[in-house]
Amino acid sequence: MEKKADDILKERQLSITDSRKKILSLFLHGTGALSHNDIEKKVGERFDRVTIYRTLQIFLEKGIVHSIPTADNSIQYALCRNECGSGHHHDNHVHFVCKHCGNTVCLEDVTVPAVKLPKGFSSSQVEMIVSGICKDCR
Amino acid sequence: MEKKADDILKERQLSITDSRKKILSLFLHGTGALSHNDIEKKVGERFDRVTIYRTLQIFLEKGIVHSIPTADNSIQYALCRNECGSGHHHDNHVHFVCKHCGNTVCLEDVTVPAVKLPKGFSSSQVEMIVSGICKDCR
DNA sequence: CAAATTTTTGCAACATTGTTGCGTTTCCCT
DNA sequence: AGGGAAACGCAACAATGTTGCAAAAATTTG
Repeated sequence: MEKKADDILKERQLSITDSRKKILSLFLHGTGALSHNDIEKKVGERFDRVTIYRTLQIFLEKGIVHSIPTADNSIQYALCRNECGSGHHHDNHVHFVCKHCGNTVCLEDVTVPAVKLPKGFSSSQVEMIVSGICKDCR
Repeated sequence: MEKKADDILKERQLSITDSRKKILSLFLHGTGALSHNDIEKKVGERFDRVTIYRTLQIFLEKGIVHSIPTADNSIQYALCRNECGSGHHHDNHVHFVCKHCGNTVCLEDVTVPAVKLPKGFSSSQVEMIVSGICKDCR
């Protein structure tokens, strides 16, 4: 798995640094999405807050992670699947936020249903966030 | 319209104060959603920042407005339609964020399509945010 | 492999956003 | 109009996010 983080970074033409490896491995090992705050709590003593911001920023740009807006104003980040290229995200899957455990997960197999917009509107991206109780909290 | 603001406040059993009337009338007159920042810019000299936070908070609780999470970490607030009762929102319509003008609007006539979740997940709320170009920016 | 160059990091300082406590003002009810 | 409750404004603080710059690390080049 350690090697995998390196590969991903190399693939996206990013310098391989400790912070990037560490943060990326958090995503690779964990199941759900992480907020800046989550990451800071897990690696906060090791890396500067600013570094985490910049790392997430560049991961976003390079298509390594995508962001998920949530109601409580905390942006969540989650790994992209392989289809995501630099700057072009194709994460048209549904996101799920559990009201019990607070975790946010990507439902990779659930695609966002089509929606018909009124005349004059054109869509370039659709985000769907379902909240409720996840399977682990039942 | 001024009277309407008073009526809504009375209906929800809120004291009628200048700040609440003013903020509510912003929503009644405007078309789209407003963020805290938008409101602060429009009435900021008149009312304290804290008052705006508290007013939005109580409008949310009383079902006068609902909140719309957006990708740039700025919560938008928009008027609920009448069906929304205190604490119980029924705003199952699609939200649209225009990438050109930045406005967020409620597409009241577009209901969020149903989505089938994996086993074990149960949903209590679904949020759908479409971004693209709105009809005024075409 | 070591030097040169580029990139990234950490620090400091600052800006913005959101929260809390408390005394004063305003609103509501009779 | 007066008494009690609710809301406001202020101040202070906490959390979150941004920017510039020198030091450190990574990558490239000879």
